[in-house]
Amino acid sequence: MAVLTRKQREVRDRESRILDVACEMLIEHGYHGLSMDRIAEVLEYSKGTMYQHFSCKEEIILALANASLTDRLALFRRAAAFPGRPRERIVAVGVASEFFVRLYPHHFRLEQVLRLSSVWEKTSPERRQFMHHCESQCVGCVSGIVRDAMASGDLTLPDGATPEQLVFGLWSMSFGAQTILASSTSLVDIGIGEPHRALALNQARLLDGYHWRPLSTEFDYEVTAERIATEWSADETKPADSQITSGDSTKTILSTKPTSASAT
Amino acid sequence: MAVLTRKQREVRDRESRILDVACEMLIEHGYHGLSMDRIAEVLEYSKGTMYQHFSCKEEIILALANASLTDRLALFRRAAAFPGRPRERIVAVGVASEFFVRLYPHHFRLEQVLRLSSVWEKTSPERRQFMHHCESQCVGCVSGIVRDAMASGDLTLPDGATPEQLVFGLWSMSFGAQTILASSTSLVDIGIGEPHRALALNQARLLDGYHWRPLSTEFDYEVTAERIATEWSADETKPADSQITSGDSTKTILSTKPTSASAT
DNA sequence: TCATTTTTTGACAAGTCGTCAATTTCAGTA
DNA sequence: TACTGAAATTGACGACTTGTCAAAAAATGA
Repeated sequence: MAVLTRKQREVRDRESRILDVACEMLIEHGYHGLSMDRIAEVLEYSKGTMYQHFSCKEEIILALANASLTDRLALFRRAAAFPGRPRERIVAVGVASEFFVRLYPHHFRLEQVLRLSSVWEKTSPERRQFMHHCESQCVGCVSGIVRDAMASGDLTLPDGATPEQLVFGLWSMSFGAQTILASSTSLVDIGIGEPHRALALNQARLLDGYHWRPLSTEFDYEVTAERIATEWSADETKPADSQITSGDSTKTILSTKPTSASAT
Repeated sequence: MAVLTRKQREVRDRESRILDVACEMLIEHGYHGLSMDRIAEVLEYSKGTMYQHFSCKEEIILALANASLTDRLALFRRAAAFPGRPRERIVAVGVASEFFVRLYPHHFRLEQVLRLSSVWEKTSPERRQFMHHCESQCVGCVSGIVRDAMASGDLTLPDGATPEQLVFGLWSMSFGAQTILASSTSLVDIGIGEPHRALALNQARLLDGYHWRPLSTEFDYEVTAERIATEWSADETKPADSQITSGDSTKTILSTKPTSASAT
């Protein structure tokens, strides 16, 4: 038994196969379409074996979410390390966010399910904590940029305001927009043609409202965003890969700049 | 049979009782705690009778959401009619939003469930359309204020930007904040102490970013907000009523300014 | 009073999730 | 190679869903 016995490797592989199948089911048939029986059937194992990996259905969902969140954190960290003025780094985070959505088109649906208290409560403390960890690390990542901006004099927060408050503004706007986007078919009817652009624009306006220099009226951040996007896209070995996450495409993004995301 | 037979009235009453019980169950035990059998049991009717009112569980949830949304629209309309400069009217909408959250603390949990495609798809087109109606009316209500501001010269949108885009910014930020708030227990850990204030502040900053005059640095909108809040609170006959919606408290808010919300 | 229509009922089918005793497979030893 | 004790796997099972529908009960009208 060098490091892992054959058996252990087998179990490990099975776990990831369970997640793959579960992910596909969730994407294809939504929350109600995810059934332990059906996963077992597809993988040709008995249901009992499934429960040896995950104590309940909800654990699978949280495991899937945690997988995406790990990658998001990596993307955010990479963005935060972007060389440039703080506000450009924030733009990089925005690009990271967009990348994330493209990499995991299903993520927000997962998170939506998870935020239902009756689902959340069934999950294990360990996995819950890991999710919180990712979340607060992401916030910390961005608030770090805010602090840098304050240190360099680009930004002065009003009395009583904290960097985290500003980050909460970006976060809630982004989260809200993505959730609405993922679940609403008829935004166009309402008059919102390009929601993604609208989001980016509104984020910029929010920062302008905080007088974060250089303002979006003084500097063309769309150019920056595009530059970052092309730069990052070039890193991907297979840019035209299937949109639906298949474990591999994840690795391509991640491997470009390994950031130790040790946790839990 | 003057207008409604006794029987018809009886059925009508039962429908609202079903909704009452369902609402309580949802608040108390979450989505999974809502069961048709249990509703029937509580009301001492058979399950079959439940299905004569609502074709499925999801319809009940959507009916509950539509009830809240009707009231929200009324609140928004009232806010939009606030006498003052457009940006003050936007502040009034913000206050309306807060009122709404206080009146229906459970609403965002409902909406979260509804936005799950697998739930949404089971609902009837009629109710779906009604919800869309409320949604677009709310957006229209606010974008109307934006247009007024443009007409009066208080606001000039950048090229290519539409009033709806701005509204989308407010909407997504508010929706995101409320959803995060309703589902996350540990925002304080992350560093966001007063999320409600943070939301209001960020909304103001967003509008500042659009240069919507008077800016929040030139005019104290918090005073305006407080004035509106006290004014509205005074209208309520029973301000210290139970927070949990019980049909009655709704009416008190609504009756202050009847706005015909005909639809479907 | 009785026939017709409407409403109500609850047993039922089909589907969940999670458990656990019994079986099979595996790993180390003689 | 044969055997034995530990570990993994199985699938029938209980308890719970939702939604249906023939039959029973109630309401209506003549």
